[in-house]
Amino acid sequence: MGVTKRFIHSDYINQISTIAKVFSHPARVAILKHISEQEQCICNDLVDEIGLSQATISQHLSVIADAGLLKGTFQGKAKCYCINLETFENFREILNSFFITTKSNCC
Amino acid sequence: MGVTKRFIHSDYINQISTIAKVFSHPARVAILKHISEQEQCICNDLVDEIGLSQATISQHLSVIADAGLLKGTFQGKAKCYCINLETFENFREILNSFFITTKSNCC
DNA sequence: TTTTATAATCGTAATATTGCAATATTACGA
DNA sequence: TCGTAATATTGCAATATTACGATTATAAAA
Repeated sequence: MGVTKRFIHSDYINQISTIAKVFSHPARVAILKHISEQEQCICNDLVDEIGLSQATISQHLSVIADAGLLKGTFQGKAKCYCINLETFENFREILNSFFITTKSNCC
Repeated sequence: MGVTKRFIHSDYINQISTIAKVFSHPARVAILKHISEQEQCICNDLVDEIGLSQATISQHLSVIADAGLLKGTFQGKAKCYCINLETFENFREILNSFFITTKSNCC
């Protein structure tokens, strides 16, 4: 057990949960918020700002990146992580439409 | 380790992640979708419809309910779970405003 | 080339989550 | 009250997630 049974659900249902999962950890929300507020951002900034180890921040960043939410421009030693606004906006619309189409018919 | 360090984040950040967590499992998304499509809904319907055991469905339901997303009208043995639209709409607005206020300044 | 700074990866420990069988509880009807 | 149907809870096994120290990889600077 302990394995989420994704195969019993539709692609749409799985997509919603996959998107939500990215935002289900406060560190990842904080990382996105911080990146969005900076002109540019390297991982070390995040370590100081958020208060988790470099390894942990890096792990969370890769989760966010794997979801397609980051564009990384390598600038020498440092790295400029930027939010992929196309994907981000896409996620917003998908979640928002899920909320809007979910109504209550009883009570 | 293994414990999410919530205390290092702001209430706002934690709120976003807490809301997202409810939707981060496909079974919970499926439950909400199914409830929204029915005139009324008892747990047994969900077991047949979703394909998880009664115990598992009941657990997911309590996660959704704990978040404030359900209004349960007990009708004798059976139970009519309904979506709490006030909370649901509130969650939609909170998430949507998070997305809207998160911009990209570089790249 | 060596050093230095930065970020990714590895390995591991701890906790959380998922799922289900078994059992308990609840509420109704006979 | 007894039996039954519906849902909740408990206990447990398996897997996932979180976090971090240590190590590695990479690229600029000395």
